[in-house]
Amino acid sequence: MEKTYNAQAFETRIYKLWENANAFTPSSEKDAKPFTIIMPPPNANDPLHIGHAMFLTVEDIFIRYHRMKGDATLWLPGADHAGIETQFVFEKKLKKEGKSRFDFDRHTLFQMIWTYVQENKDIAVNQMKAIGASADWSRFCFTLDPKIVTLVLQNFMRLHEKGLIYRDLRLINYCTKCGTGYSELEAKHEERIDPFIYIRYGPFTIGTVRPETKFRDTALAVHAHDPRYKDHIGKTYEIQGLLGPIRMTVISDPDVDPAFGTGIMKVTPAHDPHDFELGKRYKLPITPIIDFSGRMDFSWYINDPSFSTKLKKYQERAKQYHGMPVAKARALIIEHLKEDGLLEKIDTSYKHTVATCYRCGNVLEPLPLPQFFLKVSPLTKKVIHHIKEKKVRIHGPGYDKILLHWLKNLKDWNISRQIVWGIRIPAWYSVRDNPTMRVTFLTKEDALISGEIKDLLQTYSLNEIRTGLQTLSAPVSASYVVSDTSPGEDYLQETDTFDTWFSSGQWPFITLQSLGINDYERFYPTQIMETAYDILIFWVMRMLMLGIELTGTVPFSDVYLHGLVRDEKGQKMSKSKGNVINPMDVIEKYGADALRMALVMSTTAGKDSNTGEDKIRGMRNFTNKIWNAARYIAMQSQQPTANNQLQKKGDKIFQKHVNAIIKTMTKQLDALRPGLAAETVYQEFWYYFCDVAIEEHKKGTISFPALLNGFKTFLKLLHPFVPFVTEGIWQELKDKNESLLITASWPKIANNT
RNA sequence: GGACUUGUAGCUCAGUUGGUUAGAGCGUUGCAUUGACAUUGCAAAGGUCAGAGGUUCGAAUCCUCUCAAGUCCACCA
Repeated sequence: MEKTYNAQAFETRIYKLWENANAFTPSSEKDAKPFTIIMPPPNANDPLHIGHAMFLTVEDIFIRYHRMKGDATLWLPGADHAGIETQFVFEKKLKKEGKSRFDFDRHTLFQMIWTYVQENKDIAVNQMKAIGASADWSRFCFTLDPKIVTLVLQNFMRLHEKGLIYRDLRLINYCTKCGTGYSELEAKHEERIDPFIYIRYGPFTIGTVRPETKFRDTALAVHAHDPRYKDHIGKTYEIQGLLGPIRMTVISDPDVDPAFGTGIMKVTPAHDPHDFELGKRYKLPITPIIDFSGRMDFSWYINDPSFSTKLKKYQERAKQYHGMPVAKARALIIEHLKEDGLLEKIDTSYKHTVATCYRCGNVLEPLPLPQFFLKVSPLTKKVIHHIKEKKVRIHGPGYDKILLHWLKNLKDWNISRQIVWGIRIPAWYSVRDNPTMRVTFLTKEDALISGEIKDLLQTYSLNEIRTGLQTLSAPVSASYVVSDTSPGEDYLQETDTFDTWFSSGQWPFITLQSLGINDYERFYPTQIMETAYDILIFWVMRMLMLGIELTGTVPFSDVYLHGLVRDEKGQKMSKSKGNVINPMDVIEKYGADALRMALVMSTTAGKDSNTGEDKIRGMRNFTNKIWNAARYIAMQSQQPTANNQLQKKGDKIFQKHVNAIIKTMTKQLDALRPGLAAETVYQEFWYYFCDVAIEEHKKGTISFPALLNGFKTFLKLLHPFVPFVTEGIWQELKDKNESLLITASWPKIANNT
C-alpha cells in the first residue's frame, strides 16, 4: 500500500466495481422494507455546481445507510427540462450566433433545444457519478420522456374533471423581455425610488407613478367617507387630457386609502392589480394600452373613426407614443403634461416596491392575458391537514411555519407559460366555435401572416396552420376541450406550455408510475425528500399539493432541507464574485470523499454552511488517516485471539466503546442528522480508534482480531460518508466470503459477554 | 408593515426530551521524525455560550425584554 491515499487512483475504478455488481438497484428480497428517495432532478442544461454536490452527498449518505441496513433501497435520479431557464439559456446561445427564437417555428425551436439539452444531460450524469452518487441510473427519468408527458397530460385532465382547472383573464406578472407570464412566486419585489407625479385632472389632482397608463383610465375612485370628495361620488366630469377631453365618473370603494396621495385615484384595470380588482367589482372595461413587448399601444385611438376629427396636436402625439417603450413614453408624457399645464408637481423621493423578473431583473408589467389556473384552496387544505396530522415532517428550523403560512395564503396557481420548451397544455379550441381566435406567426418571414382564423382557413389548409403555428390567442370567452389527443379536425391546440413546476410537482409519483405499476406500488409513497430550502415553496409545497390530490397520500414522510453552500466568508457563491467552488475541480485535487465530508460535517438542516478550501483539505487529511490506519492493520501478521487476561480485558473495553459508537450513529442517522453522524464518526475514528485503540494494540493490550474487527466496523460506519476510500480498503482487507462494502450490512451491536 | 431564523474560541461552525470540567475544523505557540500516517503525534494558549431579567436543585439549551445580523413575505394608486 502507498504511503498516502491517492483518490484519483481509486475513485473511477471503485465506482465501476459498484456499477458492475448492480449495487445501485434495490434488493428484490420480498421482506426487505422499501426505502426511497426521489432525487431532485437537476436542470438538464446545468453543469453541476456545489449545491448539487450538497444534495447528492446528503442523499447518498441516507441511501447508503439504508442499503446497508438491508432495506430495498431506491434512489431515483432524473433531470428536469426546466422550461423557462433552459429556453432562456438557449436563446442566449442563439443571440451569440446572431439569431433569435423568432427565426424558427415552434417545432424546429423545440427540436433544437432538445438536442442541446441531450448533450448536457450526459455530462451532468457523469459528474453525479464522480461525486459517488449510488443512484439507480437504469431508472433515470426526464420530465419530457414520452411516458412522463402522457402522465402529466392525464393528470391535468383529471384535475380538470374535478373542476380544479379554469381559464380566466387575469393580470399576470408578465416579463416583456422574457416574453412570458409568471406565477406569483416568481415575481421578485424590489424597492425603488421613482418620481411620483401629481396631475391636474379636471377638478381634481391625482398622484401616480405611471402617467403613461392614464389614457385608458376608466373611472376615478375615492373613499365614501372622505369629506373632500363625498359630494362628487356618482358624478361624471369632463377632464382635459393630453389627447383631448375624456369623461370620467367618480366611484367609491372602501379599499381607497384617503391618506395616500391626494385620496383620489384613477382606475386602470388593464395595468394594475388593485385597479383590476376594482374593475371587476364595478364592471369597468379592461382596456390595455401596453402590449406584450412592453411598448405603448395607441391603436385604439389611432384606429378610431373619430381620429381624423381630433386636433392635429393630439393626432401627432398619439402617433408619437404608439410603439414607444414604456419608460421612454413616460418621460415624454411628463414633458407634454408640463407643456399643457397639467403637471402640478413631482415628488422625486417616492419610495415603493415594484415586481421584477426573478431572472432578468426587468420590471414586470401587469398585463391582462387569458391563462389556465389551478384552484389551490381544496389542495392546500388537505396539505395543512396532513402536516397537522404529522403525516409529513419538515426538518429545518422554522420552515414548517413558513410552509403553513404560504398554504394558508396561496392564490390560484397560474400554470400557463408562453414558451415553447415544455409540455404543451392539452386544451383545444374549435376553429368553428371560436371564429375570433387569432394565430400569430412569429417567424420573420411569416410575421405578416396573422389574422382571424376564418381568413387563414381560406388561404391555407389546416395542416399548414398547425405546423407553423407559433402563438394562438383565444379570447377569454373561447370554449375549449381538454383532451390529450386532438378532438377533431377543426381544433387547434393551446400554444402555451405548463409551468415547469406543474410537472415537477408530480415528480415523486409520475416517475415511479412511468417505470411500471410494480415500482409505483412498491416504492410509493417515498420516505425522504431532500432539497435546498430555497425551493420549499416552489417545489416541495407543490409536490405535497399535487401528490395528496392525485394519489391520496403524502408523496414523502420527511422533508430534509439543507442549507445553501456559501464561501468561507459567508458570501453567496457567484461567478461574478469569482468565489465559486467547482465540485469537479475539488474532486480532482482532493477526491470526492474529502468534498463529501467537507459538505456534510457539522452542518444542520436548513442552515447555510460556509465551505472553503481549508475545510476540504482537512477532510482530505481525514481520508488519508483512514488509509494509514488500514496500512497499519495490513502490516500486522495474523495473530491468534486474545491469549491473556490483559488482552481479554482490553478487547472487552474496546468492543464496548465500538458498540456505543454504533448506537450513537444509528440514532443520529435515523433522526436525519447526517452532519452530527459525520462528526461522531470523524471524532471517534481519529481520536479513539487511531489515537487510543491502535496505540493500545501496539502496547499489546488489544488483540489483533479484535482490532481488525473494530476496524471493519469503522469502515462500515464511515462508508456512507466516504464511500471510495472505505471500499478501496475493504477490497484489500475483506475475507474470502465477503464481497462489497457498499452492500455489506450495517454494524449491529455485538454481544460481548 | 408582517413573519421566520441566527448571535458559542482569532475565523467557520456543532452542541434536540435542561444534568459533571462547553466541543470540532482551520489558525496560533512549544516539543517530537527509522517502524501506519508531517496530509502525523503530544502538549498549550484561547469562552462571564450577544446583554438583562425570569422559571428550576441545576440553563448555551425553556420563557420575557433589549441590542445586533440575515432571510422570506406584503397591491397601497
